[in-house]
Amino acid sequence: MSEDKKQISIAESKVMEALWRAHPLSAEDVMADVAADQNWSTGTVKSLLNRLLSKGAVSAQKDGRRYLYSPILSHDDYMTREGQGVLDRLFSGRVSAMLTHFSRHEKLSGEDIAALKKLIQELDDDK
Amino acid sequence: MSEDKKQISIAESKVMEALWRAHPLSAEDVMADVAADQNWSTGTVKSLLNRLLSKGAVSAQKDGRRYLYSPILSHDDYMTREGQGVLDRLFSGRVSAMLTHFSRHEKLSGEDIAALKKLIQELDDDK
DNA sequence: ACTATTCGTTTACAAGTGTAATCATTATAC
DNA sequence: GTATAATGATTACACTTGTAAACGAATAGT
Repeated sequence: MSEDKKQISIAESKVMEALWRAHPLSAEDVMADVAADQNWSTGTVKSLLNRLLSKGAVSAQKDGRRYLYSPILSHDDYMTREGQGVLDRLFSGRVSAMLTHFSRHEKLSGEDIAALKKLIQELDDDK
Repeated sequence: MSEDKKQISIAESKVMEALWRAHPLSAEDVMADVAADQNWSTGTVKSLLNRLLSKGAVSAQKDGRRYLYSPILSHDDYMTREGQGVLDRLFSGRVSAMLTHFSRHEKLSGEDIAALKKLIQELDDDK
């Protein structure tokens, strides 16, 4: 697999989100999906799609007059890349530091805590 | 306190790191601190410090011929701002999703797991 | 006092980003 | 078949970022 290390910008990531939710999508589909959050014109979405194409993050297949786009970069890979960077930059790469931070700022929901417990359970079981 | 929402870039954050570790620091001190990771010229550090000044993230006090810089934006505030953004962008704001991700990718160290357990302990006690 | 050194300030410049407007092409509706 | 609508491609443009060089003022050594 080709290691495209090209950076995905924030605006671009919004488009990726749409494509991760469902694909393939036409530019118009992406517009529709994204419209709730971003007040973009169609031109903007097209530009972003083209930049993502050059970056090798999405593929396009012709469908008559238009194109249908699909993600090449997976959501998981994206999370790994970005997440690692942020973790390193903000918390010296330590998940515990990050977690402590969020906990201290009351950003942990009931769901989070439940997930936490389940996770520990699994880790203990695995061992 | 004035809510400066100005974005801190990655390069700028390296300078902030130095100032969080110790302050006040002269530009040269920052250079020294940062030299291990970044191969920057003095001009670069000066530029970054000035941008941070305009963004209101650091303060400068005159010390004879030169300036000594101190952080205004706290490390904790920075982590909160950036961390929240990333959390939202990458994991729909859900700490559990982030945690699951890192766990699945074996990014959890022994230290992380210990911290996790301790955290749950505390949360249970608090309730 | 004159000069070399040390800082800070100003200016630079290419690449990347956010956000489109405009142009070109093609299909569609009379 | 010609005007119109839909779609993609090209171009634009200001702002940010990374990375400095150049310029200028102050200071310190001689």
